[in-house]
Amino acid sequence: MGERYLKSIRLLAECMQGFERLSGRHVREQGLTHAQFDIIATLGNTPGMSYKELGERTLITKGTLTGVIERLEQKGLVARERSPVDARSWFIRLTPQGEQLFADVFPRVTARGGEVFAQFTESDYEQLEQALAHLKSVIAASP
Amino acid sequence: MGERYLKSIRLLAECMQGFERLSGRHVREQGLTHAQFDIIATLGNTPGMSYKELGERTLITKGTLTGVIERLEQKGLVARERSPVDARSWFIRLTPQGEQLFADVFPRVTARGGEVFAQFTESDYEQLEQALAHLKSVIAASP
DNA sequence: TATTGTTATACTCTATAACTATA
DNA sequence: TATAGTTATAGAGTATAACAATA
Repeated sequence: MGERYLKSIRLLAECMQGFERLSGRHVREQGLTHAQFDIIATLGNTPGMSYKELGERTLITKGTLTGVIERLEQKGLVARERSPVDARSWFIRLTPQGEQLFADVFPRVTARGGEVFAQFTESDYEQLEQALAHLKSVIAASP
Repeated sequence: MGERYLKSIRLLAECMQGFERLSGRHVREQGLTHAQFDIIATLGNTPGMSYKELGERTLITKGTLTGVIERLEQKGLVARERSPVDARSWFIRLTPQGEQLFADVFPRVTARGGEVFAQFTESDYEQLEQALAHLKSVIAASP
């Protein structure tokens, strides 16, 4: 009876899965894993951030994050600098190659997305965005 | 410029991530991995299905699926029978313990969900469902 | 004392490709 | 010839807990 919302969650999961199905191939073609692309996409269009913030945004735990960042660093896609204000902390950002990859892969994934959304009208967007923003706000408000 | 839809995708991803953050703990408390819970949830409330169908629904590739199902079988949560119509194929279904776990974990996750959605009105649901169903349909229609 | 990130452990997932058995 | 699932391989992600350095 208290499961009115299950239909929404199921739809949400199916949409995400559908989108991942479409984008996954391009990600793998660039030699990136899902976790690695998650980091690249999270760092893209930002000045960079700490492990802590990256972990919170991607849901990758700190122990795992060390390894993922290490592999991205070896590939020359991210760089680390010590935080100027907290000597325990690092600041991770995309390198120029990382930016380039982001600028290359993301549009490829999203060009695909563009096709998918070709028939979306402005009104469709507004309805979807409003509904999702509302959902996000109640989820975020949950402890 | 052709990136009007990026906001929707970002919202979609943030909603999924928020929900996973809320449900993840309960899943792990039951000793299940993400992939394993994915299978249990996919088999729940169905008569069962083949590896092929499970793989299509969960995006887990066939080689991986063999191992995931094997571990669930060892835990006594799923059972396999040969398909009566195709001797190459299996029919995987939840065992009574699997059903029990599904009936136990899912509400625990979703009770959490219930709290989150407590303030959702019927109209909120309808708008979200309609928007997501539309999105799903255009994604599914994409090759 | 609490927090940021590292290391160690043990296991699971992952993609990929070659393979077996059946269709 | 094509398809359902298995096996083999090599690597990556995962949670967890104990640890270091710094706050």
